[in-house]
Amino acid sequence: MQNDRSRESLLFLTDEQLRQGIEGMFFAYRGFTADPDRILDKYNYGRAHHRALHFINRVPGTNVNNLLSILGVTKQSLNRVLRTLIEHELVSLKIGTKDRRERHLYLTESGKLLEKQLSTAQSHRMREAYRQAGPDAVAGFKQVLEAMMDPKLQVTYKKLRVS
Amino acid sequence: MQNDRSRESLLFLTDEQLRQGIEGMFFAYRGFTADPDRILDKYNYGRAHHRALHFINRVPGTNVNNLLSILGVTKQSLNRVLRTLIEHELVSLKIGTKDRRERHLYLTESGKLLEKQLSTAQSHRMREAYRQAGPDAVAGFKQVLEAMMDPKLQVTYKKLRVS
DNA sequence: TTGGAATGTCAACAAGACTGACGTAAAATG
DNA sequence: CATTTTACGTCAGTCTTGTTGACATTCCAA
Repeated sequence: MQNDRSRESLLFLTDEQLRQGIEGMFFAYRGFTADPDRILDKYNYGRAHHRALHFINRVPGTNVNNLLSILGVTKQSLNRVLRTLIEHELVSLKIGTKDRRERHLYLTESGKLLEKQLSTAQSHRMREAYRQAGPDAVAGFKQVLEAMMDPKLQVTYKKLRVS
Repeated sequence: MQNDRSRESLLFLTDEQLRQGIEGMFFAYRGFTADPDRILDKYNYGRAHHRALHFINRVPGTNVNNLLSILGVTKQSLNRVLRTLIEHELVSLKIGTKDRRERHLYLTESGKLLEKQLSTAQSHRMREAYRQAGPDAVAGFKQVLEAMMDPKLQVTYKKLRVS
């Protein structure tokens, strides 16, 4: 006779379970982006600007190529976003000292302010979700997320963790 | 002196933990959509088509308004997508018998085929991630996802579960 | 019968992704 | 020293997916 444990092991990979995971990701991602989106709207920025601000804040002094590999877009696409952020003085450029072809990116004071505003809004929802679910659920959440990434992005993700 | 448990409780809401969650969602969502995207590309469809196919399959006979509330886009946006799917005979319309203004949506046989192809690809990655992380992690994953949704979408999500 | 709801359609537009081509500057290499 | 490669920028054009606004049709319900 089966115990609860083995029954769970057999059931947790059913199509229904997988479908719930898929729909969960879809609906949760909407929630995940909703709060920053509202703030971005006010300044006429989009998610692309948010992502750039986030990772420039995360890796100050990164060059454009490194940022491209994190974001997974083309340089033309990123360039459009960076240009407006630099024009609006949220991001500043420093030409590399060792390799002067490289542009190193930094947030200005106002860039840091907006980034803080966005990450605070996003973290607030994340914190509430974490609090509701509890530490064990959060550990599981992260495990599944990490396992779902492309191997290359998994490496990128882990590098950010230790840097 | 603190034990591991209480230290964990204090640590799991740190800024660093929240940031990891944010970046995890970002990178995982890329993985989540990568496989279906490759298939969609071959047929010149996009994610919007995938989402429509997914939820029409999930709720056969749904009307347009219901689909709109699930997808969270405007009817004009959905209409464009539906038009191409109907033209290509992946989706069929049935005018409502009770209320003839309503159009009920169904997948045709070829629609079901494409949907199956897409969901198989997406489920495959999800299954692997679930398998790697294990049942407890999966339970936590779902708890956090659900807590991250907007309340209205949480209701929508749960309705899909029982329907 | 009139009002409102559900749907469709047309037009215009914007963000954000893409490709391709070309230019410039500078490092690296032969 | 000359050439190639790298890093970056820019211009032009396209696509998908989202938006608003305006208007027509159909038909249920008060």
